[in-house]
Amino acid sequence: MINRKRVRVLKTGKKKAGPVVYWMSRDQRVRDNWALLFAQELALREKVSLGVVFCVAPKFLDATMRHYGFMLRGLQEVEESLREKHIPFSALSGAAGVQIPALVKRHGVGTLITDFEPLRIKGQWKKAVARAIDIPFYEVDSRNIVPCWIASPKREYGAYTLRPKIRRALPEFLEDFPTLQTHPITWKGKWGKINWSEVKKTIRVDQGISEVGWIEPGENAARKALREFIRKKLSSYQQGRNDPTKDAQSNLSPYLHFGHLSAQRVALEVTKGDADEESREAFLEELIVRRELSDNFCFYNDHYDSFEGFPEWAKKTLNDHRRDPREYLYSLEDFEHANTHDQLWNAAQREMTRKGKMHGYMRMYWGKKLLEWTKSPEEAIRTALYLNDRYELDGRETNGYAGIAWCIGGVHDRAWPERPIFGKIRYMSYNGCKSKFDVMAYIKGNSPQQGG
DNA sequence: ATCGGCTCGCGCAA
DNA sequence: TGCGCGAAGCCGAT
Repeated sequence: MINRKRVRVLKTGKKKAGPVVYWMSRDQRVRDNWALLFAQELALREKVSLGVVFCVAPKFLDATMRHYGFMLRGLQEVEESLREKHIPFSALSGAAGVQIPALVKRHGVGTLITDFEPLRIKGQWKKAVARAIDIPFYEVDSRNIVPCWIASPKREYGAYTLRPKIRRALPEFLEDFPTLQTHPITWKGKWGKINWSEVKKTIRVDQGISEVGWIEPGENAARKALREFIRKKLSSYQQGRNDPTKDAQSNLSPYLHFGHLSAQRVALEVTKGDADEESREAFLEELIVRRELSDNFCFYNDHYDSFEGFPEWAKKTLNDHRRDPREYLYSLEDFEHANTHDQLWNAAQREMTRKGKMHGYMRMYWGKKLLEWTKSPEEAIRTALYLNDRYELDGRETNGYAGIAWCIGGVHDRAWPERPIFGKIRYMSYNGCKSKFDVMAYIKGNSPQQGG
């Protein structure tokens, strides 16, 4: 039986005799998915059929065709994998708050399950759905190893306050996944085949930002990338992870963002392996503590993407320096087209727009400079969010919001010596980068001539 | 190359 | 109430 601490009631409702449906949204995979496993557990207990549905929104924040293309190809794989398990899958187009209740009514659904996500839009969708239905409605935390609401009951101050709580809870939650069974009860009634090209037509996003070629979407590709990372790169992770000229990071974040890969699966495989101990520890710290801290930040902070969400000391010090003169000021277009005086920053921006994934260390430098070169912290956040959500495959995610808040607003950080514009927010410099890695090599690798 | 000081506030020990 | 210490740093002194 699946640990009930992973499950929360969104609506008590009144159980009906009908099938169980899992409304998939954040965790777009068939294997290692606690929400799907929970849905099947309930369906088997009630001896009813099981279906999965995804609602494709016409647009989502600043997402482009780059993201929709990646997502839709992943969902086609989900459809195939579910078919093998005799579980029907449906992709609806439009507003989840309308489409999901309509589906519940159409099929006489008995119980509805969804996966956990703390961001505002999913929160609104959940509310609308809960209002419109009268059956039990549950959410399952399929993203975090320790369920977000169990790990901590409040907004954590830093990694060091969450870390011991996670550590204490891991023996209970870092467990093997049961296998999804071929579902023994056949779905009755009509459940039409998905016409993917029709689904594509309902999308209203920027078609100009194209898909990227270096990464393949889907669960199978994700598993393969995980195996490769563990075999070839993990042992040098500790040494090389903060050097953007080395290929030492996992590049798994797009998979983790779209849910093609479960962080718990990654943790299990990394723990099992015999890679260098220090590297494993460093990687697991990022994968578990830092990642789950991001969900904690967004879950317990309505202002996760604005100035109001910063800690008091940071708001005060940024306010004290609002009127400081800025030596460089750039427009959104300057930033977007990598037209600043700083070739290192421009290289990072180009890495983002071309590849859909900037190196982790450069993301910090990139964010710090947005604070330095815009006229207010608010404009810095707006710019950072727009670019991050528009270009990064792993954008529109709690990690991104927490990361930007760390750069600009001192979230999960401490005060540092006061200086212009930044106040007591941690500063980062070109010279600092120069002392840590080969800046020129990174610039060369992302030069304007280098192309896509 | 390495070191100390810079600085805030949480959590825990007492 | 005091104390230790924290995601990735910077800077100047040695």
